[in-house]
Amino acid sequence: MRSPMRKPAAIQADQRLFLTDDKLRTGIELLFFAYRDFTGDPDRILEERGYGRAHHRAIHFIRHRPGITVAGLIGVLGVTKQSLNRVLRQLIKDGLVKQTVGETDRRQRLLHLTEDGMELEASLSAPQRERLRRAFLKTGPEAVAGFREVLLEMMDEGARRHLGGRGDRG
Amino acid sequence: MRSPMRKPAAIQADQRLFLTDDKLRTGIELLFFAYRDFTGDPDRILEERGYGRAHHRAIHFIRHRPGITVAGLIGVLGVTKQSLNRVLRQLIKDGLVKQTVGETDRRQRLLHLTEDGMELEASLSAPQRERLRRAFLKTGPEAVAGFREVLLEMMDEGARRHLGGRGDRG
DNA sequence: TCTCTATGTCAACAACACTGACATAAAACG
DNA sequence: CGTTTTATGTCAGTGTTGTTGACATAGAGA
Repeated sequence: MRSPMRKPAAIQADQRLFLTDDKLRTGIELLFFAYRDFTGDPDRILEERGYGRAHHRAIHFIRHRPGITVAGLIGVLGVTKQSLNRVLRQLIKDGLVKQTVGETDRRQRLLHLTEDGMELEASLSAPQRERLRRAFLKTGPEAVAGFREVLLEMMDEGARRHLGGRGDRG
Repeated sequence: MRSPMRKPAAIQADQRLFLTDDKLRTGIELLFFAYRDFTGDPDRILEERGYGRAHHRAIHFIRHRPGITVAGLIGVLGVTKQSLNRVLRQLIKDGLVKQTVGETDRRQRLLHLTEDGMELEASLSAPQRERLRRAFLKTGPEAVAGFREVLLEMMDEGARRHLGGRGDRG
């Protein structure tokens, strides 16, 4: 907390007060609580249908990357094929996800949501979007820009690619 | 997305472009990837000692709220006592956490980290603080302020209390 | 044809959450 | 003082989600 080196007053004011150990620790807890509550909303809906968070994640990414391959989805989610397969099998059996054979490579299974799948996805993301919308509205565009910048900087190089250039600027 | 009401150009520019469906969806994914990578760092350290993320969370909150009761920790973590107990038992057995009898209420078990516990906590939080520090430094104080504001707004009322007024402002 | 790739599946296991039931010690109440 | 409630601990059972390892099949590519 004490300045380790003497600096001009003007710089001392900026003295990186946003980088103190306390600020960093609070950042850790902010992320924990916000993420916990953020995922809590859809969890309640999923529970009614006997699904878990893994189902939600698969549904989300199939919704927003229609035609993604199984390998692609494994990459985005960062799980093994066995782990994804268990979830995917259920979703296909329940008629929420459908597969089509790849056009250029017929080994590939391209994933899409059925109408029922789209419906569930919408009901899952609705409370999350609403939560975000409220927070964004309350804090304003500048805060939102900062929020996005920091989160983007926090992730690993590879993860940034999964966002496909959408929304990281502007 | 079309303006529901006609407004002067200057206001239309601010026309809540930060609230489009696409921006909200990207927000969801930003949180997913950032949180995933953020928790990935300590996960590797925990694995070596046969611990999981639950151990990390317990250690974190005992470190920063020394003397917290078991019930208090259950409240902060949002888990059941059975779930916490399994983790806590291990940490006590391994000499990372110690309990003292409550002074005013001798039923209570006040939790503290031992020196070994402090050491592990430091090694777990180091990569997370470093990741945050880098992101904060790169994006600057204003972005960080926005990041904090939005996360704080995102959480449930109850969770905000757990931050105990530390760091939500300034 | 031979090999590699994309996918699917089985089995076993671990972490971590849950519910329900029950036990003990201490506080709080009447 | 006796009864009830609270704080904690523990056992047993269950479910979701992740892992590794092994093996199968179909199709792409050399």
